[in-house]
Parts: sequence; C-alpha cells; structure tokens
Amino acid sequence: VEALVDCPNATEAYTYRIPDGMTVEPGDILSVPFGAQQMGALAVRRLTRLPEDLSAEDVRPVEAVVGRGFFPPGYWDLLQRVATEYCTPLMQVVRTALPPGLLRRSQRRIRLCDSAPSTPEDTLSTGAQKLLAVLRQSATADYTWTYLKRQSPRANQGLRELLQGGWVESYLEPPKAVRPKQRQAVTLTGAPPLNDLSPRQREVLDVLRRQGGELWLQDLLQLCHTSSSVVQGLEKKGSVTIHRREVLRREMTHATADQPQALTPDQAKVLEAIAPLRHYQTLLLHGVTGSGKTEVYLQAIAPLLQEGKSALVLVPEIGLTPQLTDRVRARFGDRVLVYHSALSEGERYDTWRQMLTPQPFVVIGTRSAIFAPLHNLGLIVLDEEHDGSFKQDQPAPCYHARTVAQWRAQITDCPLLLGSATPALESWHNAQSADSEPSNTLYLSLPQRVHARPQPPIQVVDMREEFRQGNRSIFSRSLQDALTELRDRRQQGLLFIHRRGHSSFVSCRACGEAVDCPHCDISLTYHQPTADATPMLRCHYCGHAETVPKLCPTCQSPYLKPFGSGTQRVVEEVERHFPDLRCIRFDSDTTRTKGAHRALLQRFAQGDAELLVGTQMLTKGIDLPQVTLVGVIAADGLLHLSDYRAGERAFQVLLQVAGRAGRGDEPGRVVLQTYSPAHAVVQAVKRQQYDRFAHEELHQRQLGSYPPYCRLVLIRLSSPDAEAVRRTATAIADQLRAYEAWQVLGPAPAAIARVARRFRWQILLKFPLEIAPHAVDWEELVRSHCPKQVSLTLDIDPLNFW
DNA sequence: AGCACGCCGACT
DNA sequence: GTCGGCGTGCTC
Repeated sequence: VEALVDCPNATEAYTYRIPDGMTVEPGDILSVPFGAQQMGALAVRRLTRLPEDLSAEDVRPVEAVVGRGFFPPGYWDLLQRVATEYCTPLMQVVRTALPPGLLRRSQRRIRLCDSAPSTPEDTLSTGAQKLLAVLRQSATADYTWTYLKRQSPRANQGLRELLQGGWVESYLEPPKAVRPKQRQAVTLTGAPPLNDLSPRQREVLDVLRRQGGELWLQDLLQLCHTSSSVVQGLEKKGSVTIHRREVLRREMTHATADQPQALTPDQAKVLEAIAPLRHYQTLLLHGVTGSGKTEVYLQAIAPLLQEGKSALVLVPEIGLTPQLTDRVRARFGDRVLVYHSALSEGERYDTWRQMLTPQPFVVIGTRSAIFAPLHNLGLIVLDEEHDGSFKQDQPAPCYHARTVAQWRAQITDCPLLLGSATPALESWHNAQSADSEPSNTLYLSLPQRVHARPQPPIQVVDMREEFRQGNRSIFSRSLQDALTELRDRRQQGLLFIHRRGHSSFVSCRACGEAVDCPHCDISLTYHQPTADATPMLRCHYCGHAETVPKLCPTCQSPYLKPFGSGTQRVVEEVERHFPDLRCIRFDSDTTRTKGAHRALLQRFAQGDAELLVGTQMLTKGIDLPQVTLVGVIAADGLLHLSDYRAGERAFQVLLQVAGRAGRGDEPGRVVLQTYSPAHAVVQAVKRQQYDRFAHEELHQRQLGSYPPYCRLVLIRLSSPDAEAVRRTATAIADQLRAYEAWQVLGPAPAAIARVARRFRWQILLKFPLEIAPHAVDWEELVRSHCPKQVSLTLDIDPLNFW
C-alpha cells in the first residue's frame, strides 16, 4: 500500500507491506514504522507490485489500521484538488483537513528505573542531576524527551550519564489514538428488588428509579452524596449495571428556542429561488445590512434537514459571531455542530466523529470547517463571503474557503450560497453576466432592511477643516454633538477605529494626502524596524524606498504624520470630554480570553455602557437594536493601505460598521471622520451605493490588470539570515523574469521586514487568466533555487501581502 | 519529528 | 588528541 506519512519533511508517499490477515483500503488511517518510530499515515492506494526502485526487504509492514471510514464520497477528490491548485503536497492538505490527533506518532520518553543505579549520585554532572531533579518532581517520573531537553540545559550529556549509570531508561512510546471520552453510566436492570439491600443502597435505587432508571455514575453519586462502593454493591447484587459509554465533548449551548420568522416579500422571493435547488449552483445573496440574510439561510436549511441532508455554514470568525451561532442553535437544536480550530483536540475529534454518522447536521464553523466530513451535503452557506479571514495565509495550503467551497459544491453537486452586504468584487464579477457567456452565479438581492427600516444616513466630516478651525480633538464638532445627543437620549453607540500595528502610512494633516510610491499607484508604507532606526517609506510591490520627507510633497506643509490611533486613546478622550458616557473597549487586547467577546457584548447589550469602542471586530456579528450612533474616528487608516484591495476592503469595512446603526425602531446615524473626504471610497460609502462602487473599482482593476482580471501568485521567503533571503529572492526573481508568460513584481522586503527573528521578502507574479498557476513547475523553477536556510511558501491568489 | 552521521571549538 | 556541540540528510 502506498501511504502518506505524517512527517513534516517527507511529503511523498511511502510503500508498505500489508501483513497477512489485515485489510487496508485507501483512506484508512494507519500506524506505520518510519525510521525508529511509529508514525500516523494515510493509505492512498493499493499497489499490485513493488515499485521498481524498491526491493522486498526495504518494505516494512503496516503496524495497524487505526481508523477507517473517515472520508465521505468525493472527499478524496476535494483534497486532491486543493493540493493541486494550491501547489501543496497532498499530505499538507490532509493535515489541514483532518482534526489534529487523528494522525499520531510515537514519542521518545525517559523514566526513572526501579532498579538500583550503579553509580553514586554525587559523581553525576550538574546536567544529569538537574534531569534527575525534574524527573523526581513528578509522581510518574516519566517525561517526554523533548520536554526534558527544554527543562535542562545540559540534557544530552546528562541523559547519557544517567542511561549508563542505570538511573533512567529511555523508551519509545507507541502512538495512542485519541479515544472517545468514556463515562460510566448506571442503569437499572429491572430485576426484582432484593430484600437484603442496605438502607444506602435502597436510597440509591430509589433516586435512580425516580430519575428515569439511568444516570451517569458521577451524577448519581453527587445526587445521593455517596461513594461508588454503594453502587458497586448494587451491581454485585444484580440491581444495576455499570457500563462505560462514549460521551461526545461539545460546547455548551446557550440557546433559547427560536421560531421561523415571517419573511418580507424580498426575503420570500429569494428563498423561493434557493429552496428548490438540489444541484450544483452558485448563488450570490447581496443583502444590505439588516436585510435579514440569516433568516433566509435558516429557512433554506430547514427543509434540507427534513430530507436527511446536511448543511454547512461558514462564518469568518466564530468568536465574533456568537449571535449567529446562538440563533442557528436555537433554531435547529442538537442538529447543530460547531467546528473551528479553537476547539480542544478532543472536541474537534468528537465533532468529526459525529459528522461521520449518516444523520443530517448543520455544521457551523470557520474556514477549516469547509473540510467537515459530511456525507449528504445539501447546501453550503458562506456568510460574509467577502471577509478576508476565509483565506489562510499562514501554513500551506494557502486556501480560500470560498474557492474550496466552490469545488466541494461541484464535487458533491449541491448549491453554494454566498451572502454579504458588500460582496467581494470577485463574487460580484462572477455574478455579472458577461456579453460572451452567461454568468455561472445566480444573483439574488435584498435591497431593503426588514420592517422597511431606513439605512442610517452617513455624514462625512472633513477633519482638515476641523484642524483649520482649531479643533485639535479627535472628535469633530459633529461627532461631539452626536455624542451629546446620545447621552441626553440615553442611547448607545459604537466608535470605530482602524488600527493596524506599525504598518501604517504617512499623511499630511493639512491637505490629507498620503505619500505615494513613484512607480506604483499605491501609498507607501511607514517602516521603523527598531526605535533607533531611521524611519523609511517603502513600496510593497516594487521595492522602492525613501526616507520620510520633511515637508508634504503635495502642499509643503510640515504636518506630515504617521497615522495610527488606538482604542485606548479614544476611550481616554471620551472620558475627558464626556465623563458621564461609559465605554467598553472592544479590541484584540480586551477580547483575548475565551468568551470575553460574548461577555463584553452582553454587558453592552445590558446597558453597562453607552459606547463600545473598538477595531475591526465591530464590523462583524453585532446586531443590537438599541445602537443608534456609529462614529468612525478616522477612516484614513483604511483608505491608504498599500495593496490593490485597499479600496475594496475599506469600502466593505466602513459600510459594515455603518450598518450597525439603526437596526431597531430608533433611526440610526453615522458620522465618518476623514482627512480625505473626496476619496472615491469615502464618497461611495457616503452614497451607500455598492453597485456603482463595484463597477468603478472593477474598471480600475481592469486598467491596472489586477484580480479578477489576472491571477496573482505571491512567493514568500524568510530566513534568519537577512543576506541569504535577499540573495535568494533576487536570484529567484531573475530566474522568473526569463519567462514572458507572467509578469514579475519585486523582489521587495515585506512590510514588516522581520518577524520572529526572520527576515522576509516577497515576489509577486501576475498571471494572465489563460495560464493556471498550478501548471507551472514550481519545483524546477523556484523551490530548487531556494537554499535550506531560507523557507519558501507559495500563496496562490493571495489576499494578504505581509 | 527523531535519529545518525559528520564536521569544527573547549577540555585532558 | 578527544568529546560534544548542532547542521544536514533520511526514514518505505
């Protein structure tokens, strides 16, 4: 059998012998010998004879089949397609798709010997003594070697001494499979009650009978304030049985029951289009904020469950959408499974196992949930489909869940529903029917809010003017008025800040212009690698660099200033100007811990504060009817981000935050402060005209030849050795420039040039649409030119440019 | 990952 | 002259 071994360095398949009496099918999870250890592996295909370059004695036998039946029909094709299109080894994709812990490996462990050592303790070196001390701390006196090495500085030498002296032994622990969690259940046998029961036993039986004849042992003991010996006594007498039963670890539900709501005529029309679909079809549901997209999803899913089909609902970040999750739970109860990477290993494993059962489920999860092994998939929904977090850019494969969803829908022949108030331009573009061919995406729209509530008016405030008028506060007079009004009317509001670490731009407080790259139509990024370094302006795309000018290149004013304003500062300002308005800070600092997000939102919903001050997080999943004011402190941080999607993203974020206002009966109001009131994005947001914005932006993309009119491939290089990355990046770029099929931009250092002690460079390639990036021999052209010390990743259709 | 092999700096 | 550090390469 050919198997993929779960070893970071071994990406291609290895051949193993199937021992007599064992059956192995493709897709089975195996345990195989690999060097000195045992590794998790995945059976790929059966071979009928030995590969040419292997002799029979080279081939070792499969140790065991650890799991089977993990892949629904077509799943294998999906993984294969992801590997091919994203130019990643299949094993890498398998690791992303499967829950961690499914593939296990053996571990080197060290434990204290029982027998007496042959060397006296005081002759041992300090390294050896330290190891002994660590081992003796624990009751089992048994640790993994990796852990011990971390604990003690001279571990290698120390271990040798201890092994020779007979103090410790070293052994390879075979991999243990993650096991379903077991609990003990106690069941009444129905045997006639015996007379020789003790009073305590009688009491226990009584409780058990009253509770329906079956309880978890733990719960029973707690109810009766007794110990397990009593229950064991009952078992001996034949009155109850105690047996281990699998329990599935899953998140607690916060759900209250929820009923389907009456649909608006628009919603009904949309649902009518979705409901009859039973085959592959992509739908774009473009519904303004507050138009009730969620209700449409829920009512589209309900009949599928009746038919025994499952649905997959993908959301950008599960933590940010507790309201949606709660609502799906409330509607479908225990049919709902939540799957995302923040689940514990056990929870993921259990959820995965449950999905393999043939019952229908609604799986709600983040991007990795696109790989949920559902058997009978009837619908895939991507909520907020424009959101960038559907794209993975950290470990390969750098996949986009929307793209993978497309493939999955195709393979399983089910509809794919993309929902957003501000669709990604790609999705919008796909939904437009070109002259040459009809669109493959069906366009559905919800242009009105539910209950005919109006969209909140958006007031744009020119902060240059405020500055000229002598207002140095971060709040314009309009926003101050709005806050005063908010206080007087006892309403609630959101203050939105865009803050993005140190990668910001430089703009002029007098004229509002940002400093642009002379070679590209893009703002330069402000770089200051260390506090004492000279700040520089750099271009991500072409590598151009210059020092920060003393005067504004446009108006010669000296008020050039790197942008960046934090939530903290805004909260302080509110406290200073509006002491009776209470704030809750809502950003990555305050929502770091599990559940903090939900807790803060709950406090705000209860009225513990009038203002929620936060970053990007405010744009998602907040649906609070009492919010009437949204203030955008400075839109500029968003406007001048230095990549081709900056405009699109800014538009989406601004329109999304604006959409948080006026969702209840009270009308909403939005104050958008900016130094660039004339910026096309600001104007488009003000008008709240998605269509026109999309049209114009696409036109720009076409002129500049950017996606969706071309495809991008980003080559990311990093190394602890600054010179080595630079050299490699240059060499690879030169190599690539020899071809006319694509256009090479760069090499250029990454925006954040050094992260975790690694220096980072990148090369951007533009492919015409006729050429598929995965048709290129990257191994030959790129990877083989990359020395060991430099790591290289390919990002196909990148969204983030480091 | 874990292990072996092989090449350069601090000790007998 | 050796021991032991870790860079490099391999595991069916």
